[in-house]
Amino acid sequence: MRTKDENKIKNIFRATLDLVQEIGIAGLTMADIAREANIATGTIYIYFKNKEVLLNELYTHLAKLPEERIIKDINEKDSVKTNLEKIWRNYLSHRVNYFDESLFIEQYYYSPYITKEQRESVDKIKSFSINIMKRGQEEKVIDSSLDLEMIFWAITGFIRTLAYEQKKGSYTMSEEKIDKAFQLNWKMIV
Amino acid sequence: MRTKDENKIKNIFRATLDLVQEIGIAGLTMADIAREANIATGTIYIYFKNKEVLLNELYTHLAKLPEERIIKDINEKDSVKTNLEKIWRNYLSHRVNYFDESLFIEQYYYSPYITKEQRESVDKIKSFSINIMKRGQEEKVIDSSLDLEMIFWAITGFIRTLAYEQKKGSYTMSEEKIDKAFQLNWKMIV
Amino acid sequence: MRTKDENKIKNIFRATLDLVQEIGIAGLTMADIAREANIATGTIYIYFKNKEVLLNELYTHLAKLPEERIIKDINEKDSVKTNLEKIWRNYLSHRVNYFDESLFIEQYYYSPYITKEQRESVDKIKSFSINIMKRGQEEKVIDSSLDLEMIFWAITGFIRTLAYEQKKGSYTMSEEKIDKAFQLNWKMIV
Amino acid sequence: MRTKDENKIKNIFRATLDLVQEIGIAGLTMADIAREANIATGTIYIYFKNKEVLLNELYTHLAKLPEERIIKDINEKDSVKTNLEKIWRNYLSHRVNYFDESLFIEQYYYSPYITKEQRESVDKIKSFSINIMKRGQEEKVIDSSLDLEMIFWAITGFIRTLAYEQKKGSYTMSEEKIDKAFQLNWKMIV
DNA sequence: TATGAATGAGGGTTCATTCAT
DNA sequence: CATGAATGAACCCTCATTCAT
Repeated sequence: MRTKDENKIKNIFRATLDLVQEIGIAGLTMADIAREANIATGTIYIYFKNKEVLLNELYTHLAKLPEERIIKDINEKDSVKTNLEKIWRNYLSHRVNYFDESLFIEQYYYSPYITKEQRESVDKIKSFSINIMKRGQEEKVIDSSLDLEMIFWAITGFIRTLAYEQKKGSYTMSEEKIDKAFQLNWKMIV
Repeated sequence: MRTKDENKIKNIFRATLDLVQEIGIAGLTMADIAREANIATGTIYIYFKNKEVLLNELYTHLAKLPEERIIKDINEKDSVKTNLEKIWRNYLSHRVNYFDESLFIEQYYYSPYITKEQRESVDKIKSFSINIMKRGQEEKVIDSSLDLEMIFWAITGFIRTLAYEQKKGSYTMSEEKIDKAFQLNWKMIV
Repeated sequence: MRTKDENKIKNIFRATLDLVQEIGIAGLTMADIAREANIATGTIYIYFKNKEVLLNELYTHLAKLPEERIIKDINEKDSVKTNLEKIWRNYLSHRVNYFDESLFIEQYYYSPYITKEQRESVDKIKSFSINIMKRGQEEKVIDSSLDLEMIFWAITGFIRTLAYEQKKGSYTMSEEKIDKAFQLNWKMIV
Repeated sequence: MRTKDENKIKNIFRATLDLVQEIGIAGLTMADIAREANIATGTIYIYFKNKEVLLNELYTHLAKLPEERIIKDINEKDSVKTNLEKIWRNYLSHRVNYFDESLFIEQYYYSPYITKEQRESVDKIKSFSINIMKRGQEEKVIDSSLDLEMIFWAITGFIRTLAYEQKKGSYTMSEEKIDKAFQLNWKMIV
């Protein structure tokens, strides 16, 4: 007997992400996914009850990943600026390197597939980042009059856009520019 | 009757936007649009050759609108800061008040319906805004070492996110907060 | 606009009955039904939500018909024997002339499509027939020691089998044989 | 191992009969049969070339059984009435105790699986029964004017219906009622 | 022009059958 | 021989589009 291959799930997820980037959730067909994953259509249904469940599970799977990638290599003993820059760069890397994932999540959010529970999930990255900035306010390195939630949107909105424009080809990044971009955000909050 | 026709087209466009916000482009059907617009399915085909053309034309139509709304009431004689704040507030208003339009445009961009030409269209708002900031650099009110394109993404990314989070219900704006938000961006560039 | 044609429902029902007789409920496909009814597959779905509903409604429709056909032309003033013979012959005619309907009903009863309610429906023909025989018992023309429910099954079981064997071609009926057959049942109960 | 194989085939047959009673031939899947028989789907294909062959062989197998059961314990030297009653009761037992088999045979007869040969098979029970009744006519205990084939249908139709209604739960049998039922048929033919 | 019933291609899904283990 | 994952043809059903009214 052939053993159930858990790699197939990864494979199906990868195929789905690739296709959503090309044609969007609107154009997605199970046959396409199967072809892209080099398996038969029916095989998908061994691993996922139906299309909706496949997309649900991909969403749930993807929702967990950014957390791991962004809150990575953070050392509590480092300075607030060091920590924030780390998070900043991690977030940018995540948005650039896993652009297809972000795209899927955004498309999924306004699709008929999303469930009520998924719409209400909260963001742990946000609270983590805000806590670091709070420490910065206590240590008087960050302006204590700032609305940190607003700052969080300012920073992530900026990063998202940078990643998006770079992906579109309308803006090209470099190590120097990345540095400049972070300094811009830092200047904004000190 | 010319007027009647134009109303019907607007009606179809409005119905389409409403539905995309609810169920996404992926879930959109011609029958749904017709029902939402209170007309028969066949009637849509009197005004649009097919679904693709309907979405294409809606996109093209929507792409023109932000320009008018954002570069509005700008007086060249006013100060750079005044002009920038005007644009800033216009852009926020646009993203908040016409959220459904923005959503459609974003979904459409990664859908099977977009045409090659539409993907390559340029943004006049961007060059207009950058020109004002350039004047600011000449007048020494804006830091001349800044990459203005980057600044543009920082600002628009921020505004987009603010509008998005407010629409999602996860962040609530007020006149005071709007003011603070603009000051934040201004602080970043002086 | 084409008007919704209620004849189409009859047409679809007829096509379904024809096919069930040929290949059984097991072999039935919506495409087959459409072809047999000379319409497009999709058209069936204008009149019936899905295959299950189509079969449900056909069953419910058919369940009503025998009643009308069998309890027909019965005059209360006629003798018990006359009435019973009338019913007897009506039932035989029904089973022979509408063999496809009976077949469908029997196949449907043991199919995955039947609903709980349909399984529990009662038979008005039975009570009607038994009442006539009860009158016969009161009038002393029918043996009053008989279990009339049992008699009902004896008679209908016989008729069903006659119709079935004739349809199969293994037994040929004639007016004379029909007469003999009824006399057989009458002899049994006097 | 011969024994093991035979058990598996019986097991598959039993599973099939059980399922047909529940959901009909229409709802029958190979996976269901395998699950009900506690074996793997693939295993069925070791014993049967395909689904059609499985059902064919089950039908052929079942077609042989009633004969053995019904023409059982018949002693040629016994009286015609004794023999007929024996057959009568055997047939009823068979229809009641092996209801699932009868049901399968009836469903199979109008299914896409039946072969031409199977449709044309003849019934040995019929000729056997008629021969006994013929002897009855010669011995003047059975009315010699009767069409014995018709009598055969009258009797078997009755018995089938009794078994069917009892199985459905709409009629309950007892030893007394069985006795009465046979007397009814006997009265009909003397 | 406006309607919505009718169409049928194409998508989602099932399931008989195969095959690697 | 036994298993059940993998396959893909064929089914049910949807929906963009057409067309009779």
